[in-house]
Amino acid sequence: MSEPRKLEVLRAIVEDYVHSREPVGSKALVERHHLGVSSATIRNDMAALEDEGLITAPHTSAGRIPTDKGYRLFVDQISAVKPLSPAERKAIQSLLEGSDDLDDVLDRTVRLLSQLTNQVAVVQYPHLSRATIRHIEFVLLAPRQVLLVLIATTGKVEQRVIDVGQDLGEDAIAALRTHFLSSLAGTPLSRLGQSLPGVVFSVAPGQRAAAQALAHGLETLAHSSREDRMVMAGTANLARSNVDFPLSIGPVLEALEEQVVLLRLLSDMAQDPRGVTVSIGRENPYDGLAEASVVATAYGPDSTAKVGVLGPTRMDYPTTMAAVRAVARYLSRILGP
Amino acid sequence: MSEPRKLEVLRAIVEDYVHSREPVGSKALVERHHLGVSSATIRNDMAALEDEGLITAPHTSAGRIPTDKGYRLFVDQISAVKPLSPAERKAIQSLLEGSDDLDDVLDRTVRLLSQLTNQVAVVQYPHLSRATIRHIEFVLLAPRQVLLVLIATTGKVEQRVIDVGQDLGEDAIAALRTHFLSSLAGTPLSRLGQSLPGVVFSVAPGQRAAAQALAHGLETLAHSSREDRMVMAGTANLARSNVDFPLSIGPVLEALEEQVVLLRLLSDMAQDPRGVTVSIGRENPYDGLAEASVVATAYGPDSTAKVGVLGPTRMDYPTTMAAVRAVARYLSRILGP
DNA sequence: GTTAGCACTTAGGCATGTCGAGTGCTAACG
DNA sequence: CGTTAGCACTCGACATGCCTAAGTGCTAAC
Repeated sequence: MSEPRKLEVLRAIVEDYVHSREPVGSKALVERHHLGVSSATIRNDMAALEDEGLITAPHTSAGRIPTDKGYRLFVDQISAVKPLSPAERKAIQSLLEGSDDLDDVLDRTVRLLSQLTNQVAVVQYPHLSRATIRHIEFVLLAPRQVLLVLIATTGKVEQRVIDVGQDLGEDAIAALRTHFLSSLAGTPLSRLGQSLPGVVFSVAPGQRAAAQALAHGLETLAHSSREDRMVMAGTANLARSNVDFPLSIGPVLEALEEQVVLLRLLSDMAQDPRGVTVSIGRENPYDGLAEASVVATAYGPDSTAKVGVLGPTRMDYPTTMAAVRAVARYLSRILGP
Repeated sequence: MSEPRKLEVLRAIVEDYVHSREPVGSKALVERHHLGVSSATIRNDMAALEDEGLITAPHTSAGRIPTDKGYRLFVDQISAVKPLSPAERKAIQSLLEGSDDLDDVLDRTVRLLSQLTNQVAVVQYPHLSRATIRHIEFVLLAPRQVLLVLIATTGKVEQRVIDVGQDLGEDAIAALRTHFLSSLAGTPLSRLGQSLPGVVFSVAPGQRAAAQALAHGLETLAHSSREDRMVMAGTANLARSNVDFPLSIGPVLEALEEQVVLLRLLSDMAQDPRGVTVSIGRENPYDGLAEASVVATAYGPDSTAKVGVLGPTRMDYPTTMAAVRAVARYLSRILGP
């Protein structure tokens, strides 16, 4: 029994099953792929693969389907990178032209990715760390309520309402605004934390508490910012292939709504800064995604934000990985260095 | 054959069917509801209702289910307003406390509504018309690209990137910013259109074109703003009751992703400024929603934005309508006059 | 190590039969 | 004239039994 052929058999099983959605038997295998041996030999190989836990049989007399472990081996060692079709490249290119708002770019990206892969696409908001402060605005909504607006040089705008803990008048707020702005304009967001204490200290004691609250709010804005937000598209693709989720797509939809789950999942994976990372079936920390796989990668200037695709375990990994990688590169390019 | 009893029979059919999801027959009807007549009489009534197109039989020997027309009559004439439970009122109340960002409020609202109704909830961003301009910021991203930020007194922040059509330096942009800001601060967004031409006219001819582009961008921000955006929650509820969408929830999910469809639908309905409007099954302009109903109403200072719920035709209309109305009132209250 | 052959297992399709729910109709009743 | 009881009829849902096709595992031969 030759080891290379066994891997070839696994590859053939994965490909056929992904294509047909049906358990694949030994006979069909020798017919579709020109392995130079008979079905009996393949049966022996399959028995070995099953012993290793790479494939499994749904019932006694059916073909085999890959297990999570089988997909894992396929993704890690067997699959070849599949180049994108010219049409797909063109679609990605043409998206570059209408570059508008960041929101807009992400929205288009995620729609594109979901169409390319026929699956659910997700993209996380990029971090701001390299940006510097362009403008700060305080807007008094109520005597103690202030709207904080932070504008960065990259074109990102963050906003938040905070309670300053003491009554402030319009004049006081305006003074604070001028003070903060003159002290902080040009500061990189990543250094904001170090600069803020000095700014607060130089405020008149009577407004020190308010300044402290404002500083805290600014820091929250700069750091956590929108990293914890994400955009999603293609949920309808889930339903189209509802054959893939035998029980129901309910748990999957729930996972998608609980964005926290997805965010954690994305953060945990894709630690390899270069490649595309895959999380298969029960490898996912969340039970609702036990029959789903996530293909993701990092993008952006400092490769911290994530973009990815979610679909059934039985997905076309090579194509999906190629699409995710291409879209991530494209995104990194238009977001600039 | 008495007319009032016929309506009573229809009401009973709707209620039972909504409750059990199964076609309801004449015998079960007389048992569950204490109508003072025999099942044979009910059969006669049901035959009449069927002739009028208010109910229909899935097959020869099954009970009847309401048609779209039947639901319509039920909603318009028969159903009584169902008060919310104390627990529900309390849930709505407790949401009022953590009022933060507008984004935050809408997000919470829509989650709450989807939980109250066990269906998909949707809320449109409110208009800004009564707000006045608090601050304007221009940020130079590239020689010709400018990020426009508009901050309104209500705490809303709008942003957009535009192409000014000519190269501008930092100084020029700063001058334009000061000019626009001093001319426009305090202007109601609704009057922005009238004020802008004067502002543009008083700009030096060399920068007139750029000023024109900026003015146009501002007007777009103020007017269209985010009215065309919406927040959604509870899509997982669709899958849970996938019995309700016999074919597949695919078309429904597609409709939800095509937010344009939903926005138009919401705009077309809910013209009655006081009540809750219902669009049932095939009354919906979009085919994918042929088996869905939408319950919506207007909210906000000028009652232009919409909030609503989408679910299967077979939904508990009285309860859903009560929840939508309550949430809309609550939303209007915290968004203030 | 590979192959052919064979007994064995099982899902799925199909025909059949039965049961129960529900209807429509007719005739009788107040 | 509206209401009721009774009855024949229809049809879906379900269970049963049977058969076939697909596929496996094993053994013995090459």
